[in-house]
This record gives sequence, structure tokens and C-alpha cells, in this order.
Amino acid sequence: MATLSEENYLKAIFHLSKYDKTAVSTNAIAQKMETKASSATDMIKKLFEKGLIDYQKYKGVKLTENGRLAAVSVIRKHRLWEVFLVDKLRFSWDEVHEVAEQLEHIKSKKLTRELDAFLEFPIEDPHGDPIPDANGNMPSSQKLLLAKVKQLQRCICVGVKDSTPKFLQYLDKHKIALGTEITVLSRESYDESMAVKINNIQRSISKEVAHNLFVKIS
Amino acid sequence: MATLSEENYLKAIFHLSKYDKTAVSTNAIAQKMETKASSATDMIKKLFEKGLIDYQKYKGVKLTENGRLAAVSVIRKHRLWEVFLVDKLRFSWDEVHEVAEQLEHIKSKKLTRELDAFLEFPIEDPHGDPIPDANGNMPSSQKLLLAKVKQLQRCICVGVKDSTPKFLQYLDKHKIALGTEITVLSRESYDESMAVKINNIQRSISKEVAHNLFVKIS
DNA sequence: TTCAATATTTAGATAAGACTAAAAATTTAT
DNA sequence: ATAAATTTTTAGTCTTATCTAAATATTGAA
Repeated sequence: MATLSEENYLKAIFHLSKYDKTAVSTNAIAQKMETKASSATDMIKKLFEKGLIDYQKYKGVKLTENGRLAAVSVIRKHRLWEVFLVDKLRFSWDEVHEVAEQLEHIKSKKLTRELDAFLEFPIEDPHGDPIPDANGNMPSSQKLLLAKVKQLQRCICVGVKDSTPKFLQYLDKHKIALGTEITVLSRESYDESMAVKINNIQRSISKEVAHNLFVKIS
Repeated sequence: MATLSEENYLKAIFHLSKYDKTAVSTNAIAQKMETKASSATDMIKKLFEKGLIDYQKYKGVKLTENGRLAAVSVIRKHRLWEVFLVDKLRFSWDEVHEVAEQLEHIKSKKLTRELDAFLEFPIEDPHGDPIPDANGNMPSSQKLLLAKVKQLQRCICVGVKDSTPKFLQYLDKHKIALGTEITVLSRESYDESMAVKINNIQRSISKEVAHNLFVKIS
């Protein structure tokens, strides 16, 4: 059984290696964990001893299959609890992260299984992120960043890349939610902003926002 | 903010001082915590420094008002989660304790408040134990042990003193639940057993069982 | 009341997880 | 290709919570 701290490192390594298959550096881990590189090295050694990561000095780390399963199990619990908080307990999508960070470490197979059933087997969390199944399979989606959408295409908001309260509150304020339809009218090469139509109103979307919003072409 | 370990000690001290107002001994705490007396002494010093207990060397400890509030807050969360597990997630009353021991340490005022509301403000947990309110007030009840009930009295099962899975499973097996009516027919002084009528069937109840079942005279 | 039994505390050690400072390896730039 | 910059690791320290063993205080029995 992994300790709380080990679980958090595994999660960090999983997220850092999500988009590329290359090894994750000690510094990257330390940064994500908001700790020092020396602390990361200590933990790396421990995770290696436990067979949860592959590791060679100075060469970075990679999750083993066991490590990946442990990380995904924590992420599954995190996202299920987020659904619970929003759907059942009147939390808003920008309030759930901190509490889910605690709940994700509760150890009980039955709890996770029954919570999943109680929530009617959701496949994504309130930010549009996929919920891994009990076997550790992550449902894949064909989402892309709004910034990549071509002119005159229509798309639907399906997730966020940045799920900090600040960004989520920005979206709430501008009435952008999961399921909102967005039509890209034009792109401004000078500042990489976009002119879009949202809820039948024409507005401008900054580079920063366009790079943190996932959409699906509709 | 109290650490996880501090919270567990506070809870232990609260439970140990529940029925009598006298100070709680170091050994009693160590035994309850399944640790050594020297470890208990260490923690006692820490809790004293934090103003959570009154303490004089060799004289035992007592919770201060702040200590009591901290303990009751943990107990409130423990019992609310037990209700959640039984009422919403299909746990049986003998399965909830271990998971609630973990969930009781989640720190979020909003979570506790919303969970309470979601469960429609329950006043007792699945074992009949009272749930303290948000201000730390413990609802009092006039329950008594079945062992104390006089001959030919009718009473209703309202709680258990021993809430270990073993005892709870014994009750399930013999169709004794909260709300079950029990009539005391006679008492056997030799072994302190009782003849009772439960669900219209006459049976014998051992001393051990009679001393662990709370009832209310009806 | 005095000594033996018991309870409690102290002293010193350990493991987990973090830190600082310094050493070693790797990468980058000239 | 070599020196400088950066990254990573090591060595040693700290805190929390635990332990064992020894010392001290309290209690209780003769």
C-alpha cells in the first residue's frame, strides 16, 4: 500500500508523463509537488524500491505498470468525488479540487465501487476530464484545444486544461460551461486572440483562454 | 489545526471521559490508542502545549473546551459519514466503522455542512449514537442498557454499546435492529441472562449481549 | 509507615518526509 | 572540445510520531 505522499508523487508523475512518453525529470516532479529537488530524489528512490517506477540516476523516471495503476486509482477516486461534490452536495466546479485532494486518498475498494454506482457510473468529472474505470482504463476522447479550431468551425466545450478556480470562475462569469456551443469566426494573428460566437453573442477570446479550453468539433 | 494523530488522541480522550468526569490516565489513553504509555505521554505534552487538554504530570488529563470542540467535530463527521455509507452506499452497519475512521479527518467546513443537509440532518448514526450538531452540542438521550430493564417491561432497541462487526453481525443474525421491540420476561440471577420476547418469539439473551444493547422504555 | 507493585515520565533511537548546502553528473554554449 | 550553467544526487539536519529501556512518582498492602 502506498502512503499519502507516495500517492501524490505517483499522481504528479502520471500527469507529467501524460502527453509525451519520455521520462519525467526530477526537477519537473519537484516543481509539480512544490518541493525541493532533493526531496524528489528521496521519494524517487523509495518509489523505485517499491517497484512503482523505473529509474536510473540522472535519467529521469517512468511509471511501471503497477505505478500507473496506483496513480490511476487515485485519479479515479479524485474525479468520482468531484462528481459527488457537484452533483449531490451543491459545490461549484471551482470549489471541488481542494476537498477531492483529500478524499482521493481514502482506502476502501467497496467505497469507490459503491460511490461509482451511486453516481450512476459517470464517465467524466465536472471539468470534463475522463474518469478511469475500475481496471485503470482511461476513456479516451477526441477533444482539442479551442486554439486549434479552424475559422468558421462550430464546436462544443467539453473540458478545461487549466482547472484553477480563477479560470473556472472566468468561464462562469462569461457563461461558458461544458456543452456550450462556440463558433470560431476569425483568428487574429497579432495576439492569437479569436473572434467567436457564444450563446449567439459575438465576443473576443484571448490566447490564454483559447489554450485552456477543450472543445469537440460538432 | 490538529494533525490526524492529534485528532485521534482527542477522540480517544473524549470517549474515555464520557461517562465520568474524572481525569483520564495515560495508560487508559495508550490502551485505547493501541500504543505505548511513553507515546501517549509525548502526545499529551503536545496537546497540552496547544491548549487542547488540561494536564499535570502524573495526574491525568481532561479536555479543555477547545479540545472538546475538536473531538466532537471529528465525531460529528465520523457519524455523518456512517449515515451516508449506510443510507446511500449500501454498506451494512458492521462495515462502516473502518471507512468512517478515514473520512472523519477530511477538513472542509462546507463538506460537512452540505453532507449534513444531503442526509437531511440525521440525529443519530446507524448504531444509534447521537450526532453532535455544528456547534458541538451532543443530543442527549434517555437510553439505558437492556441489562438494567426490569421484569415485564417493554422497551425498544435504540443503540449499541459495542459496535464491533462481530456484535453487529450477531444482532443481524437474530433479527435485532434499531427499533425492534423487546419485552423482558424474566431474569436469571445465576448467569445474569434474561428471557425476552423479540418479534413475538421467546428467547434467552446472555449477560454479554444485555450489557451491550441500549434500549428505551416504551 | 514503609516497601513492593504499578503507573508515568524521561532519555535516547528509529523511520518517513522534508530541508540546506555541497558535490557530482549532465547539458549547453562558445 | 572544453568551460560554464544547470540538473541531480549526496550528506547531514529537522520534525512528527513512534518505540525500548531506564528512572521516577504514586498507590496500596502488610
